[in-house]
Amino acid sequence: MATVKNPERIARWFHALADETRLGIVNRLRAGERCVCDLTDDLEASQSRLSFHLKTLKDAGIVTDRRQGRWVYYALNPETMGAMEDFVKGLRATSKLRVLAASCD
Amino acid sequence: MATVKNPERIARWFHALADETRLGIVNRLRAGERCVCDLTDDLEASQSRLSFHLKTLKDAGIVTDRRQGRWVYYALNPETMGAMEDFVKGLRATSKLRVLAASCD
DNA sequence: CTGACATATCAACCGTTCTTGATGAGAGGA
DNA sequence: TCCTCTCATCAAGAACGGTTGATATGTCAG
Repeated sequence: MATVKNPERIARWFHALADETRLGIVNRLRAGERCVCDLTDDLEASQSRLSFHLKTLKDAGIVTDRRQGRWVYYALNPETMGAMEDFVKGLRATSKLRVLAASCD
Repeated sequence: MATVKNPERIARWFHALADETRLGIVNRLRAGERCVCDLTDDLEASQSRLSFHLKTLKDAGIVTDRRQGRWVYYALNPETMGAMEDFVKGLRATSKLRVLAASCD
C-alpha cells in the first residue's frame, strides 16, 4: 500500500511538478479554481505556453478542468493530491530508522 | 510558510523523482541505507547509469551519501522528506475548498 | 608498489520537452 | 450570420535529460 504500486503514474506526477512555471500554476490553484486568463495574467506567460503546461498538469492527473461558457476553470485534483501525500509520507516514515544494510562484504 | 518559498529547489526535488529508475532507488532506500553495489544488483542498471541517477538525487537533496571504506552508502534525507511532505500537504489542504474565483467577467 | 575493486566523471549520441508564433475550434454577443 | 473572445493544437527549432562506454579517482590487500 505504501509501496510504489505504479511507478509510471508516480513519475508523471513528479514530472508535472518539476517545472517552475507549473509550480507557479499549482501555487495559484491552492486558493481555488482559476480560469486560464487569470493565470496568464498572474504568471506573465504567453497563452500557448500556459496551455501547454496546463495540459501537462492535466495529463498527469494533477489538475482537473471544467468549461463554463467561454472560460475554462482549472483546479487541483484532490484525489491525486491525497495519493501523492500518502506516497511522500511513505518515504518520510521510514527514513529515520537506518537499518544498516552492510551486506557489502 | 506553506507557500512555495523556493520554487527552484522544489522543482529540483520533483525533477529528481520524475524518473522510474530513481523512483526504484528511492523505493529501495525506504528500508534504510544501501551501498551502490546492492542497488546496481537490485535494479539491474549499469554502474555508470546508477551513479548518474544517484548524483541527481543527491544534488536535489533527496539522498545523502556516506563513504565507508571502498563502499558508499546512500540514504534518504529526512529533512528533505519532511519539507516535501509539508509542501504536498499544503496542496491537499486547500484543494477541497473550491473558492469560486469567477473573476472572468 | 602493484593490482583489484567500488564508485565517479566525461564525452558523444539520441530522444524528449519546452518555447514561440501561427492556426483552429467552440462559445457568445450584435 | 459575422465578429470577437477564450482556449487548444500544431510545427519547427532550441534546450535539456538519460544512456553508453571509456577513463579517472580512491581504497584496500598482498
